[in-house]
Amino acid sequence: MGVQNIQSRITIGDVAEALGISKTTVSRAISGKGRIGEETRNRVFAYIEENNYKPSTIAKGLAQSKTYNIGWAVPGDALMTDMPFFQRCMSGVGEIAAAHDYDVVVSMVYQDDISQLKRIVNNQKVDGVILGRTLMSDDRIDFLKESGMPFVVVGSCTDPEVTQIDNDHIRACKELTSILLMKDLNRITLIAGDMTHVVNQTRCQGYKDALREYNLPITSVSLHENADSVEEVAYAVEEAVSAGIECIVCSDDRICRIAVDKLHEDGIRIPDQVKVASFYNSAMLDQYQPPITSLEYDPKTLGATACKLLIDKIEGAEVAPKTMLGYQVSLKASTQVEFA
Amino acid sequence: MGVQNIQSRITIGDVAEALGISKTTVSRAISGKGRIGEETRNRVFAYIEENNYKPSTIAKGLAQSKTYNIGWAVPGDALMTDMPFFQRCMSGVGEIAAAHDYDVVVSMVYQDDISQLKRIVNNQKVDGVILGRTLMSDDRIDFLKESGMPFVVVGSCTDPEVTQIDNDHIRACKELTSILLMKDLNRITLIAGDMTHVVNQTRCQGYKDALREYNLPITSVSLHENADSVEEVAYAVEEAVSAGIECIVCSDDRICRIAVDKLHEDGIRIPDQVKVASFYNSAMLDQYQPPITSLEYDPKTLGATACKLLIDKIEGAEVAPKTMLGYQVSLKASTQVEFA
DNA sequence: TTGAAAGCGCTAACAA
DNA sequence: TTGTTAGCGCTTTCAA
Repeated sequence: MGVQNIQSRITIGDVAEALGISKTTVSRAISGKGRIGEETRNRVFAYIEENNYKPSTIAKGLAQSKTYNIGWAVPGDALMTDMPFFQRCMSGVGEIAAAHDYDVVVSMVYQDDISQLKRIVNNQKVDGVILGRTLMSDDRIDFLKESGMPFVVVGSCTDPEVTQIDNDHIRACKELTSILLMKDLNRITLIAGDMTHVVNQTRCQGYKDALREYNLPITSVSLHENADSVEEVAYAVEEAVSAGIECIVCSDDRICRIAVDKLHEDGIRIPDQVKVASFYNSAMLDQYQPPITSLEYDPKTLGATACKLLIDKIEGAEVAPKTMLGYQVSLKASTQVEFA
Repeated sequence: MGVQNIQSRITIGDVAEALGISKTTVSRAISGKGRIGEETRNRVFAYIEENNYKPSTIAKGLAQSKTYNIGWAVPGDALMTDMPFFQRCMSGVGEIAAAHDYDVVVSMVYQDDISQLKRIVNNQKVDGVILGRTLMSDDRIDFLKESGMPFVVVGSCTDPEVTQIDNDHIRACKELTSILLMKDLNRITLIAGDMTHVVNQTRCQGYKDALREYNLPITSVSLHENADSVEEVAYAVEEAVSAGIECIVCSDDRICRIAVDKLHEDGIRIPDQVKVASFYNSAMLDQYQPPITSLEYDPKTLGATACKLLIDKIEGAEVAPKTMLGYQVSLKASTQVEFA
């Protein structure tokens, strides 16, 4: 009993021989495909259980031209900046994958170096790929389309042929912005990150939509794009403050954290002097005082959904081109408006 | 030319036939094993290049009983708290793995649920496993030993049979502590995290060694173990301050960040009123003012080394039971002592 | 309901 | 230096 030592693996042939039946029958019993007698099946199961037989995924793979692996291609830098998100997302992926007997092969993609992704695709190490964080112009998507490898993206992209799973950022951001505008916080600004990331595009879109509905102009004051570095964010904050902005919205919590730190540093009180909100909250902001108004998503469900859809695709099913997941608006003290 | 579509794969047989030679010869040309004529090899390479032939890793795997995958078993929660470390470590693993034609299958281990690890081992999805962060009593190690699967651990453990790759925490922590004591910071305290983690044990050990050398007693004031939550760390800081401690040392930067935040909150100035140092610095503390004295390790090299050793082991080589990597002491403003 | 046999694409003796 | 021949452990027709 217990753990089977790696060297002494029992094969389907051994099982067949021991039971005096054919390999085919054993195979059928295990896979559940094809008819098989109740009693035979039970005998097989009993023996397998007893002798701790584990099918060889490699052999099965060769016979079916499958690896039972899925690739998870994350941008290497995202793991540094956007950690909690990808981590939770991946945990959703792993859970669903395991439930369907797949494993997850990671491949980090650095900038535009997609050699690791090419490796796992060309070497047929995976049956499909999940792409994390889409770019406006994404080499990975082009490569995967050309390769014929099934894939889905976590995030959005403009290509309608690509299976996408995303939270509804446009609606979410529009809603949060509208709420702020409803509070009469018209002197508002958005500090957004790298605009080559689709997610920042969509977040800005939602923000702009809300402003437009309130007939507010989009100016260089109300929207600060590509604020990537600490310095740029700090500068944007400074500018906003001196322009008499009432509310600073950040496209993600990394930016928000920098902004809040900067405000603290400059002795500007939240929300008394300036309100602050974020379009995405991981756990990064949890310990901040005051608590920050933000949008909340569920990265784990996102990953799980992406994985499920990919597996469906791998197994030949038709899947919806675009799956939208929800969000939550979480209003906190950072945007509290005092009554005059 | 360009990318080969996934469905229409060329096999070694096709190459052989097209070239009028045997599969064996093609195999030899590709693998580089066995003698082969210069000219034949060139012809094979040319054809392969031209027709974009990619060997099937699955078939190769079956023939050699190998997967060319290595497992990377990280504690799921570590990814949340200790992100930058594992991320960089993994990036080292991935790089070396790719260089040796292996890929990385991740399996998250939650608490003592090692089912994901069991999956990849039992289903033979990997040829070996790298374990991240060892525990004092680690189910994963027991399981892997019993399974016969080659593995190495990133970190230390007491079992001499286990291949370990670690930074020399004991020496590092002893050295940093000694430097602090040399500065006459005798009223010192260490706030350490979860003591079921071997790394915290070793860090404490180094700290204690230094204190012992200076004939300083280890008391409940000089050492605070298992400070896991924000509350516990904050409490430890409070206690230290009211006990008139001059220097707070933290076992890692997560704890350090909480400690520094707490000190800020209470209006206690660093380093004027209290010095602060950390036994590990990821990038978490980089934006803090003042800069924090800390130990610095190189997680990427750690991961790369672990991966190289594992591959050596997989390929049958003898490897050193324990590989120690270096560290750097980085003295910053947070422990600056004013001259009276 | 079960089995025989071929085959997935590659490697590795053993021969030539 | 090259080729022949068996496998690796499983799936999958096709027959029985």
